[in-house]
Amino acid sequence: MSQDLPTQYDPAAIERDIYRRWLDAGAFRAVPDARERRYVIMMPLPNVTGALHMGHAMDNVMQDLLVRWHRMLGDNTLWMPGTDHAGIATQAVVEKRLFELERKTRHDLGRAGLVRRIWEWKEQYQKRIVAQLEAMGCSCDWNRARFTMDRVCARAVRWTFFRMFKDGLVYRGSRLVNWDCHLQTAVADDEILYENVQGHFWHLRYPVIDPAPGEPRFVVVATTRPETMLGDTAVACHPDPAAQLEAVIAEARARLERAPAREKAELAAELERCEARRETHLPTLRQLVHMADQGRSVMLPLMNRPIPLIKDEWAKPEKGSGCVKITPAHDPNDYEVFQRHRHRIAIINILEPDGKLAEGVGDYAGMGRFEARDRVVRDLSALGLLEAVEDHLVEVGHSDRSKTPIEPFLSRQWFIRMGDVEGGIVCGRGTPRAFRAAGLAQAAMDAVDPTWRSPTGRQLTFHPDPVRYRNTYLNWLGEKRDWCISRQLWWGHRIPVWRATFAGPALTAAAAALQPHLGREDVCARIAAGESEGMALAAATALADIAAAGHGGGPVELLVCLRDEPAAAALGAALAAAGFEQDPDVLDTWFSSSLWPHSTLGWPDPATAEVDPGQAPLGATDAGPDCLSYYYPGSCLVTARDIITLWVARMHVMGLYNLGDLPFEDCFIHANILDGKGERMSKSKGNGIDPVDIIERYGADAMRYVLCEMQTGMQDIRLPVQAISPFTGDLLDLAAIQHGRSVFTYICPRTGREFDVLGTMPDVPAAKLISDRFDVGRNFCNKLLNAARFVLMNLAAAPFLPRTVAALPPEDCWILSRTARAVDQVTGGLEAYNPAAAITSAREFFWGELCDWYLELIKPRLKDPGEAGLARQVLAAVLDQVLRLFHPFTPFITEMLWARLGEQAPVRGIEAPLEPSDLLIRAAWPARRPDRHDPELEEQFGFLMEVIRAIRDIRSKHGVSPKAELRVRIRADGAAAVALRRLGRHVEHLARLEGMEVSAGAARSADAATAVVRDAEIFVAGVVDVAEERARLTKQRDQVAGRVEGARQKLANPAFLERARAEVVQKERERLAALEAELTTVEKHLAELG
RNA sequence: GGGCGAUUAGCUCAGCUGGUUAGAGCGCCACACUCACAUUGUGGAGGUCACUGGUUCGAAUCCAGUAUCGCCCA
Repeated sequence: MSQDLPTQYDPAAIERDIYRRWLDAGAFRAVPDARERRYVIMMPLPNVTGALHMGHAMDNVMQDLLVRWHRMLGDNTLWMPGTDHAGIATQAVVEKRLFELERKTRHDLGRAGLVRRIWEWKEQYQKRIVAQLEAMGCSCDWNRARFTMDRVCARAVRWTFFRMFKDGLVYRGSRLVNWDCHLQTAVADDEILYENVQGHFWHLRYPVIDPAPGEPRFVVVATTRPETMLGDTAVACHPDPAAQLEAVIAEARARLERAPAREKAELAAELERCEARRETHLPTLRQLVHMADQGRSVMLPLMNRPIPLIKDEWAKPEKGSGCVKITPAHDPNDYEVFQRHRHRIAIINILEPDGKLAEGVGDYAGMGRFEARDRVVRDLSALGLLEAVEDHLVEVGHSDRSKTPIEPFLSRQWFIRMGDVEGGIVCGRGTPRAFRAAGLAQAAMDAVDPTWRSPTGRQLTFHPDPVRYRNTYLNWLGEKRDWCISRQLWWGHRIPVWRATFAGPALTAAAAALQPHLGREDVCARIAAGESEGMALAAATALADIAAAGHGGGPVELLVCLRDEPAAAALGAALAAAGFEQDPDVLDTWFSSSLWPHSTLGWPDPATAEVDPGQAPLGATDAGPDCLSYYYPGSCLVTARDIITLWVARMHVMGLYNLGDLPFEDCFIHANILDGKGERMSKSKGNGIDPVDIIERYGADAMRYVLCEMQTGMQDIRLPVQAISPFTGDLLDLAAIQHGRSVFTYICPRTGREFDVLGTMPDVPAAKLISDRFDVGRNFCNKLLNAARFVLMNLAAAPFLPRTVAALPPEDCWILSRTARAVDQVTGGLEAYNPAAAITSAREFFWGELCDWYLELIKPRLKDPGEAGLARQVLAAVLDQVLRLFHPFTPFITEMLWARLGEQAPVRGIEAPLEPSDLLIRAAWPARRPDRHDPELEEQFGFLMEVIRAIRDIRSKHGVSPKAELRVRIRADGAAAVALRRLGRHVEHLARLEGMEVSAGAARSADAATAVVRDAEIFVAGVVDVAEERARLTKQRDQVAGRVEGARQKLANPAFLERARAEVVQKERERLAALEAELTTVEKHLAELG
């Protein structure tokens, strides 16, 4: 019975059991069946680098919210969980630990050894992540959990790579990449953090070769990285320096004119400087253009290598000397210059992968890059070729992983061709949905075009702001930049290509060895085309192709891609014997995660997907179709906006390419969680909260409640962070207390002792981080518990009898009307991807209407044996709806109360019994009931509440005890009188009245305070404090008078009467009339007070 | 440098296509524990809607500019 419900909610006591109950019932499991309506969410796979923080909690709570809601709607619902191997991030973490704890590098362990260590790490963190998700109540189908490197996903990766290789969409080419010299790998653009570093601008002199009389003897170039001069292959000047300079001057003038006063001085100086260059620099630049036209060269110092003077618009006549050195292998801009002039200038790589200088740069070979920098400067200085050194703030890219400076580095990498391809590409080859697209990026761009539909009629929409995020998505894809997919790592999917370079007889022998396999469908061989020509890999489908490629006698590179493990097993050894080696690189993590929406479902063939022991099969069963055809395409992706380009776009590329359809139709972008200072929360910054710490203190439902309430639109959310002092247990606001020895330690103010928020310092006690914002959620749960407790205490055995709503007492009709509206609002909020609106409506209904009013209204009935039965029936039905409405938001407590309600009132409803369910998680979502809306009754209750509040206000203002019973007369006629006569007993009860008299002619007694509510006058007898009463009425008079004045002014404005819409004017007139009447009444009462 | 966004009560945030008195929760003040709930209830105080212009009969809302902050891209 309910008496054993405590008055304080203790989440820890029930959460584990409830979760267990859901698992035992198989409530999270998704199995394809005959249902047409299905709902599929693929979890944005957390990576195994570390534990989850509040940002992940938000992401997963949003998903669980949608999933639980759709499950209740009756959809066949799949929420696919899993984790990401996160290539570079994980390897970096494990390597770092290896070095810290054992002083070993990856080379000490070897490839297999390191990979084994990373697997151990992965197992450990995956367990922790799963435990975190379970604690939050996530109802994902654990029986289908995947990992990006498991066998099911690995097969999809290989098949995709193979297909792209065969379609000519992957290539291997030389490109300038962002090189991490420490980890010795290329890193993606978004793995770089830019930092301003105090550096220098060195001005170098390059001697002109054979200067004619009157020509400059030196060309001066400036650089922040002088060591790169060793790889210079040209010096550029602008092709038309005069015109360019004038253009810059014109723009500077325009800027100066519209600049605010305090910036004018600076801009004027800048303009003056540019203008002066007409005299100081332009003549020389003109000469240099002429010299470039003649094909003249300068001598690169230290290397003594002549390099050409070229014309290119990259040179800025308004800056420095107006000339720029060109180092194509070590600067992205210079690389572009090289591509424009590749027939004239060379490209020289001066770095080794570890950042040391390469052979071929003379004495500098083998030096570290920074050591070489010093030496180059010293040597140039000794030669008198260093013209000047300036201090300069330089923006240096640092690797997000190793925190070391990134070098632009020329290396051979694998790429996916994102741009349009001549003849187009085939998406969804081999499926009924196959279609042609211009190229991979274009296919994904089409997906958000409002006029485009996939072959099954789908398109991608972002929520809650479709336009803003569509633009983000399009801007990124629109560049159609080729995607560098190789990483020089050991942890990841190794590129399934065996390659070797042969010439002459060796080529013939290799070709002969390959010959028997060339016709196989799981083998694809290609011949690398000339490097400088770009990156195409020519098809090698027959011996003759290879022979033709080797015809010139030069070396030929052969590449053989093997589609899957059986092919590798059959052929790997043969290839090795023939001199081939497997490419050592692994694929970018995003390659495998972009396949996630279909790789997890068993693509390319669910029937043969090798799931882990005990997992649900992916192939077709007697009960239903295979998972891939049933659950793909999915429904919704839930993520934060920084993932749109990284992942959403790539998932569309891959989904369209492999399957000819979108991975999902809706993309719900939720807010990021920031700390109290507005900084993005992350564990490594020391401001990250572990959701499990919140759950321990407040409960999972409280956390979920607050997260849902915070998710409003697109606004990022500030969550002020407090530490629990390990010494006193006090809550300490991190923004307000002092740091200790490091930024991760703080001083406890009461004890003066230091604690640590990362939990990594062995000698300093660790503090848990929490946020008192979650009080709100805990309070809510407690209120829900107590409201249910009250209901259950009064339910006895609640009988069910079929009733007509019209025959119920007004308060019952009212709460049923409000319930129907709450169902509409909550459902609407969820449909609009606005969880805050949904949960706020639910709360306002539950707390503000059900608890504050309805439960109070029916207390007398519950004590009356004659009336109790009906009241109990309505109460049970309303609580039933409340629990259903809150379940997706706060699943644990609602499930617990559902069981209690079921014990006492197994059959619930008004006209007919509601659909029963043993578990709330499987109960039906409340149906919309427009037939129960009763606007007139709601209006009457609104008036009733105002009257009661007015009486309570008088009580409070006059210091009348809440216990004292009052005598009240109300002067009212018309609608107000009708409402008061209908609902009078409630006024008496809730305002604690001894008696209430309603009439059109009711008179004020001498000792009465008065209140005016709309057109009713309320006289509360027995209140004699004239001064208090005058103050109260004066305040009301001033308020109403202000409003009257505003309305009068508005209506006195001829323009308003003329131009505003007629109904707006009419409404304003009515409003003024009502306000004037109210004002008159209030003034009359004031006058009566004397 | 380019693009996107934000700025509303002490704090955290709502406020749809311009139109009653700009709302909520927390915090604050007063009162109230024989009442399902003090993790509660009742009442209250608190805002020139960042700033400057403009459009409009009417602007928190639309437009332009300024300031501050954030994100993405280069």
